[in-house]
This record gives sequence, structure tokens and C-alpha cells, in this order.
Amino acid sequence: MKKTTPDTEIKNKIYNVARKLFVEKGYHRASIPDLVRASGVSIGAIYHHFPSKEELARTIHEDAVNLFLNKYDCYVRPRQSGREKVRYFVKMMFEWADTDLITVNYLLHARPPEVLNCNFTICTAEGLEAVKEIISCGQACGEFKPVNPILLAAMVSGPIMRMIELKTDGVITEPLSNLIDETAELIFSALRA
Amino acid sequence: MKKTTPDTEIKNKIYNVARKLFVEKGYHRASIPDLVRASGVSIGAIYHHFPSKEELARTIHEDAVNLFLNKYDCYVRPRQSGREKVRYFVKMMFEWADTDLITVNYLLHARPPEVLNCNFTICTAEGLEAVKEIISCGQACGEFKPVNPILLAAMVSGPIMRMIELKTDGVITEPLSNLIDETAELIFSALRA
Amino acid sequence: MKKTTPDTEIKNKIYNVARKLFVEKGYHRASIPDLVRASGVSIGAIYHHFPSKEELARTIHEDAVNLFLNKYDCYVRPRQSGREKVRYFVKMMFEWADTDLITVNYLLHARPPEVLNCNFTICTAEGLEAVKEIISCGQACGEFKPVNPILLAAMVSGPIMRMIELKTDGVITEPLSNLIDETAELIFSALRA
Amino acid sequence: MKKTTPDTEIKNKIYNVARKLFVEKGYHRASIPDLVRASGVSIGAIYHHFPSKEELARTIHEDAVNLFLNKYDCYVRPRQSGREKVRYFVKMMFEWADTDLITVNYLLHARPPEVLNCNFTICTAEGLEAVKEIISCGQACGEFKPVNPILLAAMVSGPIMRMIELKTDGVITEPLSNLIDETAELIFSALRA
DNA sequence: CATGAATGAGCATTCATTCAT
DNA sequence: CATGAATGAATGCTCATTCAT
Repeated sequence: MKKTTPDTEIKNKIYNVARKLFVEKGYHRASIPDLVRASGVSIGAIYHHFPSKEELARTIHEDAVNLFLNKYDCYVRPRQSGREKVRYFVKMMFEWADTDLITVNYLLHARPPEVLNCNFTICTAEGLEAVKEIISCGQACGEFKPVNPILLAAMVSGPIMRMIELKTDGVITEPLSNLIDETAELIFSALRA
Repeated sequence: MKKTTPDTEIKNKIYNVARKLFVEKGYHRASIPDLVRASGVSIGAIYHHFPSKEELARTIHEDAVNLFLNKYDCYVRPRQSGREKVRYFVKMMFEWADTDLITVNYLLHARPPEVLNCNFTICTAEGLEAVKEIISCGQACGEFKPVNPILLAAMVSGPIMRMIELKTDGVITEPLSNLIDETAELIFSALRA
Repeated sequence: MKKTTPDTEIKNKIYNVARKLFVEKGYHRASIPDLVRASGVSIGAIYHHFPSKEELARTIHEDAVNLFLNKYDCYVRPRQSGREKVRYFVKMMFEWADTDLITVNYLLHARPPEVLNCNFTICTAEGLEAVKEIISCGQACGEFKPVNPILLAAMVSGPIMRMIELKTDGVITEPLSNLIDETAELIFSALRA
Repeated sequence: MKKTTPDTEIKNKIYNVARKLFVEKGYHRASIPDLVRASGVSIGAIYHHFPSKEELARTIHEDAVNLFLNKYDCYVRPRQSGREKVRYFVKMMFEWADTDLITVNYLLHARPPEVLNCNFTICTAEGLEAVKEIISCGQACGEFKPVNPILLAAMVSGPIMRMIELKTDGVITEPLSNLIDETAELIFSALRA
């Protein structure tokens, strides 16, 4: 994994505050002056560490994607059955959301297409690939229904994303990790052949 | 249903172009000059018909919400079983998305909370109520699993939203209406007791 | 006296509301939309009766000037002595201010130079002439001090304007007409030889 | 005295040009682009140094008020008799007007009430207090007539303001300082018991 | 006569970015 | 490395005015 994450203290400050603001207010409403205010760092310092606001956003985004892919490799890929992969995918996302809702929301909602030229959410590009891999594994061994795989992918990612949104919006108040098994089971009961 | 939709030709032009741009570029990136360019209407005309950009967005948003609620009342509420309600909800959303993807996406993604003071997506506020109504109906008669209703709600709305996103992103190319039965069945198999 | 004052009901409405707003908010802050709001008259009607906002202001201003000159001719000019002229000038202004503070303030403060190309306050142009006439009359017959007439003019107009300002600002609450004799006497005691 | 006056060169430039334009054209007609044109400073620089046009005006205004109050404390307050106070007040204002007509006119005419929330001219608020102090001192020791003090105040401030206006309008061409004694004497002859 | 939709120049302000210190 | 003064394009919006009805 390419390490893009900042290492000096001040760079870290900028990075973290930026991620928070981008999620809270959206990329366009989070201005450099906002960032300066919220971080206590100078304009100059921001432009010293990042070539532009857009590049700062891209860095944050790519780090989140890489984190996602890493987590996926660790948590999900090693599982043998489709059912287990689904369970661990839910577990991975819910625990991550409990730990760092900001990053997860960035991944889900920062709507990079508006900002960057890439178009990534968990179910698009690399994200979509991950979920499709779960599906094709489950379908290959006859564990999942032999229907349109895109549809099954939506059955996996859709509820997970919704749950995280509902957590973010305060509709769900308990930790998502309490709901891992129930959610995974429900999703699995839709997929199972 | 309160009719907020514009009636003069030019007001309509502004309204439609605005909705399109707000979805395509997001509220903040869709500037008034953009709107002027895209619609051929003058700045003054926009402000003659709508008191502000924000109010224009709010009008569009409320119209979409009202449309959703109306459709829900017509399509979904009259169905007797939970299964039928789910099927007609999927049908309603997929056919709507095929007919007017812009409005549906506005509803799903325009993220009005950034802009407006309301916070509505199909699964929040009125939208959430609609889906919860489906769930509680299905649970009341023992048709659906007696688990956390929020979770079941996410199992309904999540996949639908995902499918519409995938259609928007071009991952799905066929009309969503081709996938109504399959999707509804899949969702139902997750919910069923 | 050239009669510029409007005669139709609607023209009158525009005229009176405009004068009020020009004094209250100043010419530049009193917008045509404000005028429409405050008068209930349509934009079109305003432009039907007056060629432009500036011309409307000029009309109002010239009427006020003409009114001033007429009043001067009636009240002040016929007086024989400087003392009487001063007394009647004070009387004229104070009674006018009690009756129609708006017009008087327009005359004093609308600062037409900002707006129009004329530069008139009671003590400039025609206004100045009036006061200078009082002074030269009083000086000619040895009633007033033989000092710089401009200075004496300032001694007449300055206190009168100040009193009207203080009335407008609410510092003086009683009718100015109660103060006519006292004021005139005070001014006269400064001028008298 | 709180020092609000700017200290960097560019801030000074903005400040001085703004004061000049506000007096010449009035607050509302003096636009930021005008300011940019007249000062050679960029828009950004203006907003870097002052949070808004209104705050810029308020700063200028408050500085002028403070300057007035300081001058009053130095020149007028130490005088013992009412006559001397009047003389020094005239002297202070006339010399100030000769030196910096712009600031004095700002104080007299910028009509901040339209803009700001304070309502200060020499004879209102702090200004009025200053003149009233002169009056009450003179009345206390029987030097001035025992009439309505507001009236006496108008006899002091009115002619002074008129003279400065006449100087500004070009009616008076010689330095006002030539007229100090004559003016003070005239005013005093009105006040004296 | 009267209306009000339409126009577009102009305004106050924000913001990403540069660069001299 | 770090600062923050300076820039000016771009934005949302207001307003005097025109003109078809």
C-alpha cells in the first residue's frame, strides 16, 4: 500500500481537520479560511504541504480508498464462504464506522465526482469490485442465487450504506457493531440460493 | 397536494435547468451564471421568479418530496400484504427513475441538509416513515421477521437506492423496470419471516 | 410659481411616498421596489408618471424649493425691519417644520448634490440668497452689525437648521412653534448693531 | 484614546481614500470598485484589512468622533469662562476644518445613521454633550442667558456647522481661521446674559 | 393608463492561490 | 519551513429601466 498519509505533526493537523470539514460541510463549502480557522494552521503551511485544495481532497480520498482495500484484504478476502465474506464485510464496515465515522462517510458521501475526476464509492470502481468479488465467489460455489450479480451486489452494499447513513443521521444510536450479525444474516438470507 | 411547480414557460425553464444542474454539479457548484448559461434566461428573470437560489432549491426539493409522497399513496399504500407493498415500492421507484432520473437523484443525493434546513432522503423523515410503514405492516401480520425494524427498513431502501445509483453511474444500462420483480423478490426473501 | 405638483391621485401617491422614503432612507437606499412596496403602485405606473427616479427626486426637490421661495415671499419679504424679517423667517421655518417635517428635511438634508446636479440647501443658491437678502436689508439700515454678511447669514440659518435637526432627532419634543420668539430674539441679539 | 487608525501603508491608503469618497459621494454611492479605482489597492486587500465596507465606515467614523472628543478635551474643556469655551470651540472646529476638511465633513455629514447604528453629529450624542457642557458652564455662572439650553446649544453649533458647509461649498474662500474671532464674538453676543 | 415580466450592469463579498519576508 | 498580505476572478443578488400586453 502506497503510504500517502502525512507524517509531520502540522501536516497531520491539516489533513485531519480537512477530512472532518469536507465531510461535515462538503468539499465546496469547506473553504481554506475555514480550514485555517479550524486548525490554527496558516494558509502558507497548507500550501506548503499540499499543492492545492483539490490535491488535499484527492489525498484524503485515496487514503480512504487504500484503507478500504487494505481492510478488505485483511478482513474479507481470507474468508472461504460467501456467507462468511458477507459477514466479515458487514463487520469490517460497521466496526470501521464506529471507530472513524468521518472517514467512512468521506468514502460514502464526499461525492468525489463533484470534486475530483474519479468516481468512487464502495460500490463503484474498486469498491464495486470488492463487492462483486464476494458475489462471484458465492455464486461460483452455488451458495448464492444465480441471478444478476449487480443486483446481489446492491443487496450487499445498499443495506450497509443505509445503516451507516442512519447511524450518521442519528436514527440509529447504538453502536453499529451490535448489529453486525443480524445485518449479515438478513443480507445473507436474501442472497442464499 | 400543494402545487408549487412553476406554470409559466420561463419559470419552468429555470426550474428544470436548475434541477438538472443541482443534481449534476451539486447545489454549490451550480452557480447562477451556470444557470443563466444553461437556460438562456436572464439573471433578473431568475430572481423575478424565485426569491433566491436557496428558495429555488427548496421549491424543487419540496416538489420532489411531494411527488414521492403522492406516488407512495397511489402505488404502495393500497397494497394489502407486506410483500406486495415491497414489490410496488420497488416498481414505483424504478419506473420513476426510468422516467425522470434527475428528480429521483435529486431526492436521493441533492443532500439538501447542506443547503436547506430539512434533511430528507427516501429513508429520512417522510421517506423513512414510508418505508417504516411497509415494515410495520409486514411485521404486524407476521409476514416479516420480528427483528429491529430499522434494519429491515435499510434492507428495503438500501438496495433500491444502490440500484438507482448504479443506473445513474452507468453500471446498469438496461431499464430498471426490467429488474423490478427480481429486486423485489430478493428484498422480500431477506424480510420474510 | 410653476406648478409641478402632481394632480392625479396615483401620481400624488407616488410623489408623497417617494418624498417620505427619500428623507427616511436617503435617495440611494430608497429603491423603486421599496417605493412600489410602500405605495402599492406598480413599477409601470411610476415610470408612466415620472421619466426616472432622478427626475422624480428633482421634481420633489424643486417643488420644495418653490414652496420655500413662495413662503419666503409671503412671510418674510413684506417685513420692514431686519428684526422682523428674522422673526418671520424663523416663524416660517418652524411652523413649516411642525406641519410638514418631511418636506423641510428633504430641503435641508436630501443632499441633492449627491443625486441631482443642483446644489441647494436653504443657505445655498436660492436659499442663501433669501438669507442674504435679510442680512443686507438689516445692514443697509444700520440695524445689523456691519461685519462679513456671510457670517451673519450663517448666524441666521445655522441655528434654524440645527433646531429643525434636533426636532427631527427627537432631542426637542415640543412643537418648534413654541420656540419661535425665543429663537428669533437670540439670533437677533447676535446680529444687532 | 483607543487607537483604531490603521498603521500599515496600504491600510492607511484604503482608510484615507474611503474617508474621502464617503464624504464626496456618500457612503452608498462610494462603491468598493470606486475605492479600488481611487486607491490602486485590490479588492482583496480591502477585505483583508477591513471585514466589510460597513466596518470600514464605522472605523472611520469612530476615529473622527474620538478625534473630536480629544480635541475638545484639549482645546475647550480647560477654558474657564463660557466665552472662552465658545471661542476655543470655534477655533478648534475652524482650524480643524482648514487642516482636514474631509474628516470634519465626515463628522458633520456622512450621516452615519443611514449606515451605522450610531447617530452622531457634533450636536448629537457625544457632540451634543460637548456643546451642552459649554452652555451649562456659561449658564451656571450667570454668563449666558437663562433660556432653554438646547436653544443656546443650537446657537453655538448651528453657525459653526453652517460656516463649515459654506467653506466646503466654496461660498467662503478664505481660511476659516481668519473668521474665528468674529464668529466667536457673534455667537457670544447671542448667548450673553 | 396601468401592469409586471424581463433585462443586465453593478454591488458587496468570498475564496483559492501566490509570493515576499 | 512558516507566515499572512495581496490578488482578482467569480458568486449571489439588487436595482433602475424597458416594453409587450
